[in-house]
Formats: sequence, structure tokens, C-alpha cells
Amino acid sequence: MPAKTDEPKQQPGVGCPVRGVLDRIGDQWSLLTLEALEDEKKRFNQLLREIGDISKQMLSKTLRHLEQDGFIRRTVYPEVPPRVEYELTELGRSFLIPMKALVGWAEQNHAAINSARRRYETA
Amino acid sequence: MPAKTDEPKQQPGVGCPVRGVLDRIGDQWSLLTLEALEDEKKRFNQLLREIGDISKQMLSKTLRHLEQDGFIRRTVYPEVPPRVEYELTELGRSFLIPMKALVGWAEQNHAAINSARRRYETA
DNA sequence: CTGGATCCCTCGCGATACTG
DNA sequence: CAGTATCGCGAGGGATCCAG
Repeated sequence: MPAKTDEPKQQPGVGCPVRGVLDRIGDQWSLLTLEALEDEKKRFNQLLREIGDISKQMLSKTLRHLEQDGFIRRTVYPEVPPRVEYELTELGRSFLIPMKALVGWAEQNHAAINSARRRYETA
Repeated sequence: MPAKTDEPKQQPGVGCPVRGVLDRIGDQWSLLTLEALEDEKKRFNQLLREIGDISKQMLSKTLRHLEQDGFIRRTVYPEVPPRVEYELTELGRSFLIPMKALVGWAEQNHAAINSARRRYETA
């Protein structure tokens, strides 16, 4: 290992690139936003209403992150009043596959988890 | 029924129970901790060293959460000096399956994501 | 060695007002 | 309609000390 590839802390294998991705999907809103876009392209205020408990600022930020990472595409129609639509890209759509697996697991096992939580509280 | 049914936030289906699960695994450390325990049971300070950039307090809290949710089992050996070992439960192990799928996706696509990020920065 | 308790500071995020 | 700018609070989490 001749020249120092400046690698401050990562472990080999999964350490490095995965963190960046999981940190992103781990935030409160990205998953919900992606799910909201699964079926059809939608507009800003439409997403705002459908997700419900998200603020404008967070939706805006989340959408920009997702766009930046290539999960969604943002299309501005030069009309008045302005219209902007968001839709999944192929990358975003492909991401939904493993994500659905995780959601499915959560749906199947949340009962066991809640039960475990109960037991813990009681003790 | 035109009157508004007060629907605060949940959607049917995935809305409710999944959030609780994903919020947990979404935090910075749970996934790393579970991965660290994948191969073998480990002790507290051992985890501390292997994960590296985690503080005692966060590791402690994460472990307690994971134990509370039934992902890991905590075993105290009544010795002196004290020894405590953590290991995955069956639930925890089953969780690793969909999670690995996600990690695999991340490994395959992080290049595309980084590329998309670059393009965005440049613009 | 395994953690709990405390201090303290950062900054994530909601609410609001404003712009194009 | 589709956002950005500003303010302000409160939780998250690191560092440190303490206990069993």
C-alpha cells in the first residue's frame, strides 16, 4: 500500500458507500416521499397534502435531495401559475424493490417487535 | 359523507407500523451495530472499538433499543470484572435478510448516486 | 469492564412571512 | 402555485465524571 489513499475511518466492505445511501433513506421523509410518488407523478402541494405531517421546508429539502441523488426527476412547466411535477426515475424505481422487501418485513414483524417492547416496559 | 373524517396522518397499509420500525433502524447506529453482531456475539468495548466512531452513550442507547425491540439478546456474566455479551436473536437475524438486500442495492448503485450528486453540484 | 448521570452546545426542523 | 429566508426552540448526542 504505497501512496496513502486518504481513508479516514471506513472499514472495507460495506462501510463506506452504504452509509451515504442509508443515511439518506433513513431520514424521516425520503421513504414516504418516494412511496407517494410510486404510482404517479405529483405536484408539490399535492405531495404536501398527501404526506400530511411534513412541512413545506422539509418537503422541499427532501425533494431536492432525492433529485440530487437521481431518485426523482423534477419538471418545471413554464406556465402561470407555475406548475412543477415530480416523478421517479429508473434508479428511484429500482430502489423501491429492496425497500419494499424491508417494508414487508416490517409489516410482518412489527407485532413481534411491539410485543418485545411491551415485555421490556413491563419488566 | 362529505363531512371531513378527521384523518390526522396515517394512511392505511404501510403508514402506521412501518414508521416505528424504520425510524429505529434509520438511526445512525442501529444498522452498524447489527452488522457488527452478524458473525458472532461480542462485548461492549469490543463493539465500541469495532464501530469506531460511536460514543459509549450512543452504543449503550442503541443496544438497549435493539434489545428492547427483540433484535438482540443481552447476557450478563456475574463475574468480576463484569462481562456482558450481545448477540442477535432470530428476529434480528431475519431482519438482516431484507436489510442485506438494501445494502446490496446501495453497493451496486452508489456509483450512480454519487455521479448524480456530482452533476448536481456542478450545475 | 459495563454502563448510568450530568453538562452543554449544536443544529434539525416547525412556523411564519416573503418572493416570483 | 412553488418555493426561499428568517427566527427560535428543543432534542440529539459528545465529553466527562461517577458507580457497581
